[in-house]
Amino acid sequence: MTRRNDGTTRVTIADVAARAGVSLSTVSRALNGNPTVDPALAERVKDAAAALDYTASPVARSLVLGRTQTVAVVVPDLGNPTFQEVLRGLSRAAAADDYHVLVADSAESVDEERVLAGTTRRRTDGVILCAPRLPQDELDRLVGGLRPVVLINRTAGEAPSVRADYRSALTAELELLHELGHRRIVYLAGAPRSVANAARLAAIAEFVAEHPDTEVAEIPCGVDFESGASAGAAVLASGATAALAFNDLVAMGLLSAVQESGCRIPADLSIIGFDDIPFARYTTPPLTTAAVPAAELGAQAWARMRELLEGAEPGEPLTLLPELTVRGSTGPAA
Amino acid sequence: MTRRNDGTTRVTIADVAARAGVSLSTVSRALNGNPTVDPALAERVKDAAAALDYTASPVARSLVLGRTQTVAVVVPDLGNPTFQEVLRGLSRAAAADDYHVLVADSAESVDEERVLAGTTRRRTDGVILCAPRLPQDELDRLVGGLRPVVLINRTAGEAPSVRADYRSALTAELELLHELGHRRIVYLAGAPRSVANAARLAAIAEFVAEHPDTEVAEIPCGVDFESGASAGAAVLASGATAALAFNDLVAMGLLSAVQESGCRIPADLSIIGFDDIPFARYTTPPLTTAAVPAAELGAQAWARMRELLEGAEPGEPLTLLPELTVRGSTGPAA
DNA sequence: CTGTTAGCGCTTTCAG
DNA sequence: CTGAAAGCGCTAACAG
Repeated sequence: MTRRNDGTTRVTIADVAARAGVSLSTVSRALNGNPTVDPALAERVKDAAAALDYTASPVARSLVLGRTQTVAVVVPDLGNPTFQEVLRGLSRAAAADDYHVLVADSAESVDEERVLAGTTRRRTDGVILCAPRLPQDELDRLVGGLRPVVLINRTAGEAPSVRADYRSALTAELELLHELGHRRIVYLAGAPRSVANAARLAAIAEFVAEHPDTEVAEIPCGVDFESGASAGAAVLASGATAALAFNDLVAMGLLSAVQESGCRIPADLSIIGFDDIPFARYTTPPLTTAAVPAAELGAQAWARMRELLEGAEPGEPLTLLPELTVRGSTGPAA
Repeated sequence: MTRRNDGTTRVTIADVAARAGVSLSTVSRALNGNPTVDPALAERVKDAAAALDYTASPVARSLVLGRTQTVAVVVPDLGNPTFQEVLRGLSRAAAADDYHVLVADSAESVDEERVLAGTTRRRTDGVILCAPRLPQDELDRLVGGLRPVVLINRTAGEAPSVRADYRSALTAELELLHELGHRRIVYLAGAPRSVANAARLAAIAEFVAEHPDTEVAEIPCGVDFESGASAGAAVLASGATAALAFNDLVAMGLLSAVQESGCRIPADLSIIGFDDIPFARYTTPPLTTAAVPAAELGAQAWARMRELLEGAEPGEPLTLLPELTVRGSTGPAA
């Protein structure tokens, strides 16, 4: 074992070389499976390494090889079920390819999204960016300096992106409500400046244009339980027969709040969510929603990143269509 | 910009030195705030660095400094709300101290727990280990080679640990049920060999010994929704007036299943969970549970790790007491 | 106060 | 097929 000046003692490639009676380069070659080394010698080296419980320092390798075998994932909120699923799918897919994942939570802050993307990129081989708040022009600028980068639910420049088609999915939800006879609908809006909210508003605008008999009123809300619960009174006062929530969290908050006021779901009010988070099927009644394949989104994001890492051309943006999942929280209009 | 043989072009400390007309060491010193450098010179260096948009390579620094400014977190399942919260609390706490977090999901596998702990440790400065499945003797052995390491919900050797007192919390839950008049209770058990399940069984055994009038039957179950839902029939058939679920997921699955069978909660059956995951308060009726401060657990785990990193002595194991949170899913026995 | 030099631990030409 | 030597980008003695 090599003793170092700080007193620490660590097994290095030199120790293996000494024990096997070969040079450093031979150890390196043998351990990396380089076929130019004599099989018998290679065996001897591997034995020595095993005996010393040696593994090459990832940091030293990273420096010389120029790659860290690690990718960064920047998400807006680790507390949000959707990003948790994305992270989970991504993490498992990357692990299957022997890559590690550095996570960073930007705490819903635009500044953090920008800064973290840069700082995490420097210590990894690429960054998978989930930055819903960052203005488009900033994103465009940022992406250039970050390559390789994969975007989730956004597009910018040449960067590969994987996204869920929020707009089409929302249209499907609106059509479901319309078929059920709902003509007065309220939409509980998310963060005003977010891309996700814009997509939903676009779908609504289009739908209303095509269905003049239907009115969709917007209620400013938020993205979490509390926001949904707080909007309960406004929803009941609106006289609408159906409420379309920005996401499942909002829908569940609303569900909980209006039921406490004696409102029956779906008899008095239909509620529809978005995302199909794991809990959506366990509410009472179970929540109708659009199933965003978040884990799959994460896995696909990794697949894209791996392509980039292997030097492939950035593929076409991948779009997954959330699947309308009808459960008990929606029914015919009163 | 330094051109390298692979065609890449990257700004190095040499470029900054050249532009500022000083040596590499001066750049290093100036940029690291070393006070032995002339203020005017330091300014010049910083300007040069800014002009070139230079930041020192974290990998190179890691190699020479012997620290990566990164810690690893190994969790059994990124899909489990409790670990998600732990990760979130940890991630934010570490970020506040300018540390990065490498996550690894062991996919509930003992082998993975063991392997990941080692591989992630090598590329970080320490590991925070959440390994509920690993047998104690293996954990003891592992921890020695991993230092610095912080354990979550386990103890081993000298390693600092932060844990929730599952046992006391479960006792509190049992007492609540007893006060409500419940004498026939079923316990939906978690993974048989897990530490968490053992703690609950210990609390139950103790409680039963002290309350001979009360019977607590164990039903093998699991740790997720589906398990809880599947156990519904068995719970109803047991004739118990209250069900104690291994965790909130199980409780929610059960809640959902028995309600579909027409069972009224809490009139016909009281249900009590464990963890107080974010959704627990939004079920119908809201779930009585013990609030495990998971995010706080994560933050405290980081605090311990930071102490170790700063060379402090490992402190006493920290134990947080989950708080009994009474909501609508419990009521007087029928 | 600043520059020169020697590594951190490893991989990879380049010679033999 | 193997070894010596250079160097990844940076910091930290060690001299001046």
